[in-house]
Amino acid sequence: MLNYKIGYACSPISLQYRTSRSTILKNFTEEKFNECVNENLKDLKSILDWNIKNNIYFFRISSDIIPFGGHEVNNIKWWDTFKYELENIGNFINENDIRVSMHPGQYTVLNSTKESVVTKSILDLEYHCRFLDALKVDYTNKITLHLGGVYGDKPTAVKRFISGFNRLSPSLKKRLVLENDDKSYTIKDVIALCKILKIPAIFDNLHNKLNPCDLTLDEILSEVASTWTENDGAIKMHYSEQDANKKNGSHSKFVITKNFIEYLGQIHHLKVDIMLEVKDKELSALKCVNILNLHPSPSIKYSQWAKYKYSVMEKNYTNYKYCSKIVNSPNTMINIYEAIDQALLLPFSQGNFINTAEHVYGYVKKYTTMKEKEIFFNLLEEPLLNKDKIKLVLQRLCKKYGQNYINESYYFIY
DNA sequence: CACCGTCAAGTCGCA
DNA sequence: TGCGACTTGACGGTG
Repeated sequence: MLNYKIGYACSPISLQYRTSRSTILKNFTEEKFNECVNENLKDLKSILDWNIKNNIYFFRISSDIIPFGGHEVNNIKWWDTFKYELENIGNFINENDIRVSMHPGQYTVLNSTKESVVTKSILDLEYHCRFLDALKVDYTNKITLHLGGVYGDKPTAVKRFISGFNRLSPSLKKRLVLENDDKSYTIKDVIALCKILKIPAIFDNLHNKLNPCDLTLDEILSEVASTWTENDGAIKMHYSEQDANKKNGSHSKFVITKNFIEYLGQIHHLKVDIMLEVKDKELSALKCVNILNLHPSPSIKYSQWAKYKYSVMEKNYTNYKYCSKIVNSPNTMINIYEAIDQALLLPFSQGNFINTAEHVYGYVKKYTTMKEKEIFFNLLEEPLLNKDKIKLVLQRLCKKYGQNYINESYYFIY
């Protein structure tokens, strides 16, 4: 089971680190820019640090790490200014066998019919490449891109992509990988083009569900695998699930254990690194790492349950009691996560919400002022209407009065 | 300090 | 032809 590195994208939700400090274009100055980059890089290092302490060895670096990195207003040689910091981070990545990636957004379109768009897209792609090059990380560290638009004529659009690709630097050509998208280009389209360009294909399971092709999953997997060479490193895939309450394509809040295990069963014969695309970022990454760990230390069960317990209690007290029981019996981490998932997916329950809010309030009760108490209990009169506000108030109180057991739990996240 | 409009950017569907 | 949706967090101006 050590086949897999599990990763998440860009912005952890439970850590105070941010790598996307920026300005609006009209306020762009060298001084402000350097300040942002300096802080962003510091936080990137802190994130990677946290990741390896939690057995997470795969991470997508945000395109925002360098503000206006590929923009024409930016003529600052940041790779010189921050040479030391960048190499320091790169060393850390290399020494710890971390894999990183980057993923330019929907506005980077290499196959546009407009030359100005293509030019800007190349600048943006070269920026991403320059960043990874500046870290001095090898060519297993990739830049993921979608094919772009169709413009009513897919074959011609694909040909334009090839022309665009031929204009890229040698280093970028070695880093670029193509991913199927949810609307236009299926994994079959991507594989066909990847074979022509001799670059790897990234398979995204949710995009494939929304934008399917006539290949079976086994055919897809073997074709995708064939696009990855020794120099590219392990196959990379994107894993996400549909948020059942939102419209097609919306990523779920968290990885559902049962679904993830089913997915693992389908790809078990391949060596794959999995980039999770879910809202709860590093928390699901940690969850998947624990799911894959056949010999977890016993303390993991307790520490994970401690984080989730109030979120479970808030949904259903019976589920809470059940989880508490199985944590203390010879159940696996997977059994526990499945029980937690089941609870988290339940709808809002007024009685359970109030009980849990009062339970958590108990932690700060003896410190709160009269006014704080009044605000809390007033809001609690209308739980459904005020649920977000109530938790915000509790979060502030727990922070103010140093209730770290609650602060470090996921109660304010799920 | 809370709130909210706007943001650098491209395609596509629809009126 | 032009506009909203898509999707995203955060900047920065307002009250």
